[in-house]
Amino acid sequence: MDYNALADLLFPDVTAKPEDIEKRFPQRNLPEGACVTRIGPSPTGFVHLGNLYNALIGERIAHQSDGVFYLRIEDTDNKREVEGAVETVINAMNYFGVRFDEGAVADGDNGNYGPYRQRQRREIYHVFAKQLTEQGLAYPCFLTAEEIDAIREQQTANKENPGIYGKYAEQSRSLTLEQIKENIAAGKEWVLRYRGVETDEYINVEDAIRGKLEMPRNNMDFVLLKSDGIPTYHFAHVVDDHLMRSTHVIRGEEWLSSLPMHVELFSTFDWKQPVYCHTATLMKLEGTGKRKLSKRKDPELALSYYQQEGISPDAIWEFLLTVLNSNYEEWRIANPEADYHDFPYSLSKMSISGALVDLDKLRNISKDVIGRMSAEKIYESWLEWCECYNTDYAELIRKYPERTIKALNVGRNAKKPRKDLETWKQACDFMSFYYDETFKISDEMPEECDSAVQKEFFAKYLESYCHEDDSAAWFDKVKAITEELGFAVKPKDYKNNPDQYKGSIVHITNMLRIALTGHANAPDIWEVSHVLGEDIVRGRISKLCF
RNA sequence: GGCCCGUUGGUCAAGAGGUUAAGACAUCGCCCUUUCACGGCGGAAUCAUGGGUUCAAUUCCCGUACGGGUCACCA
Repeated sequence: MDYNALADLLFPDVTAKPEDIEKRFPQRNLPEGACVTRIGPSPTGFVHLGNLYNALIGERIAHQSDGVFYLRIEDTDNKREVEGAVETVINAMNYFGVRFDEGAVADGDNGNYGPYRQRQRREIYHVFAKQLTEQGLAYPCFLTAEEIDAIREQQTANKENPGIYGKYAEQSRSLTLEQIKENIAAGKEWVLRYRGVETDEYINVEDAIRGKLEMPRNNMDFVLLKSDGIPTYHFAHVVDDHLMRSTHVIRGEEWLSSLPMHVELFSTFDWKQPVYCHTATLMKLEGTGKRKLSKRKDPELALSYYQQEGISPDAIWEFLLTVLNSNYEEWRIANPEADYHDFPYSLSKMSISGALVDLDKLRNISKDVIGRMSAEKIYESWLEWCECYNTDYAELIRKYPERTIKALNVGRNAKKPRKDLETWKQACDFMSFYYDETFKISDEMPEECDSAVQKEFFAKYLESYCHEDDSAAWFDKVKAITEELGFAVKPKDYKNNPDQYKGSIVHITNMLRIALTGHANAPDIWEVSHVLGEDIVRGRISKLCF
């Protein structure tokens, strides 16, 4: 077989040589040890937590080492492509604070190693496909889907491994140049297959996360180019990550089993293999077991879920960081004020087994993250969220910016600051009593305080109320009324002699708290009163006086 | 089914051939306290399993079970 003639037949338009392409994508000029990483999402329109998880690892190791982090759109399957999906990916990553140094942008490319959309790199792949053909390492295969099915059935019946390899590839491999010409002339579709070797060798790969991996060497005649001339993932991955000079390939463990094909290609091209980092699958608890997060069943897999819930991107980062590097939490405790970007992320500290997405923990982290923000920053982020997901509320807090910021500061300046806010959605709920527009009494008054007590207390409270009182003076007055009404000022007195009192100051303050906030559980009454202002305080109390 | 990966409390996990097997979330109890939250203290709770190797194994090796992944012209 004249392989050069075959190559010319298959790739008549390809004139460039591999060396030309190499020149177009020179070695990057980066400091020693700099990592070049990427994410390669498919534009399916669905961005999930796993995408972000892998993006975060790539972003960290690239930027920690003064390297490059880029976005490559892996759109080799046009059947799955969804309109506008590239924008969806870019927006989602942007929302969660993942910054790319180069790669695909909404209306084109940014960087010197593009195009960054695989379908636009067709000519590049063809140069290398032609090279393999010339070397006799790739050949056209005219097998139809039906024929391949038949082969697989036979293999299954014989308990052999399915696929095109060895003797099952013989029919296609042994086609003569003439036959190939005839087939093409007859308009038969073909794919380009890699000529695998029959072998029982093993390969060893050092995975940065999982350590030493031992796998059988590839023996399959896997597809390099599909019948539309677009490469498969395997071929595109190898060519792109070589030319774009990726140093680390971070991807989910579902790629582990195709690793031998990739290793095979890197070695036949004699290209330097990147460091592989295969991450664990994100899991979910169900019943008594764990299972993979599923797109259909689990809303928390979609990144949009976190946006809708109003969980801040920072909280997601910190949560993912705790899942990714187990020493993150200790670092955070030791450095409570530090920016999480300062955490020294390490691949070798990554967990190998599937991590469960624990929403409780996420909320807890979110609470701390919001706790660390300034009131102004909270206001800004919360408002931004409301503009998208709760426009009524957005209007409300835009109407009362000063009161809202004061309210956000309630109890936060003490040594042990309150952490009331978990998510922006929950914030709308929690903060609602600060506005007459959303205020409502939702808890029952304590049963120790019947309506006569209520009337009397509120009347006396109003009468003695002086908005300028400091916290201590204010509480003295409350105590005085408590005593007048026959309630114990010290809760312990009531506890010890329940017959001598109608109740204790606990019941009185709860009643007051409910009157002002609608809830038995709320922040400090005096502080809240001073956020609301005298008019609102008097207004809410006087409604309960008759 | 073949191949591959994994298995430490409810969850995330640290860990080393000899440890009282860290820590965090959740949970329970107590303290603080005008409620709640915050905070503090404490409790309960873990090395899948069977064989080896070894003076000693949860840690190393082999098998089993269980979970996961993958076996496409999908990524």
